[in-house]
Amino acid sequence: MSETHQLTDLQIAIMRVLWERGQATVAEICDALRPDRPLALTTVATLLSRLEKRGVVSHETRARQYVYRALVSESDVRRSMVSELTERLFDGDVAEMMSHLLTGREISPGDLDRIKAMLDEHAGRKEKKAHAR
Amino acid sequence: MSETHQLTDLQIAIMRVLWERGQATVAEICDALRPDRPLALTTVATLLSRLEKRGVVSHETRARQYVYRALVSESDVRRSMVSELTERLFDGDVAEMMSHLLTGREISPGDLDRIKAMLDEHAGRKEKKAHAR
DNA sequence: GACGTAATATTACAGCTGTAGTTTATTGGC
DNA sequence: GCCAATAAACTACAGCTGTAATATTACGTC
Repeated sequence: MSETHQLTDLQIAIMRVLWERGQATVAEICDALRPDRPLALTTVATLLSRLEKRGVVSHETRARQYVYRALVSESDVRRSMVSELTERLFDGDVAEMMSHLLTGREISPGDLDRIKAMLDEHAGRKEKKAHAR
Repeated sequence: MSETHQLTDLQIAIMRVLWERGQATVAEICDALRPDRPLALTTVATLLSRLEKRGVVSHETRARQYVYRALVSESDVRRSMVSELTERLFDGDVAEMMSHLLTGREISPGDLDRIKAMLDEHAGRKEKKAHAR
């Protein structure tokens, strides 16, 4: 697995619908997108064909309508895209990226706690693995 | 301040030269890039003009050569791009982004410590600020 | 002052994305 | 079996990026 999946904003918006619903027709996706971005049905259809050509989604025909579903998970995409950006901006240094996230922005104390908890959990997993060996 | 600066891989590579050196001629940039990406002088020149049109770099003429320098800092670009990606992928939830960074990947114990230290420092700053009020 | 040289400016083009109109095919109803 | 409706396929186009060839300009030298 798996060539890196770099998706644009609009592509992600479409994928998000598929991720949420599991599957959807062109019309359904179009409707789901409408509040934010009113697009013509054909526009959405074009986008989906292109995504299909890239192996990101697939469709099956049901009641003479295409029903699309995602072939890559949200995690996959997150992983590829974050990874790619970390590479580009921080030479792949994850800690550097995290530092940036911490310093550049106001993070609420609640978030800080959440992060700390995750960190501890992560450290815990690491240790357990080491002991198991 | 400042429209978000989304730069591509190559554009960042060029900017990196400018960030490192402060300023550089087309030829210098071309040379700096060559090991990784051998590009024609005109290619680099084209890229630079386009970046200039976007307000990302500027030039002055010196000894009838253009000397370019960056108009946006590496921090600016990092901030815009990370911010944009966090928005796209995690609905702007920074903690979620950090969680992803922690869980998805093997982080060395050293990095883990570095991150923890940063976190503490961050918390410390927050607290001090709160007390100062 | 003509010429070669070196630098920039102009032009070109293909591939991707967002956007959608137009054409074609399928099918359910009468 | 024909027709209207609907869905998908095809075509189109502009803007951005990577890539570079060609054209123009300006300068220093003889």
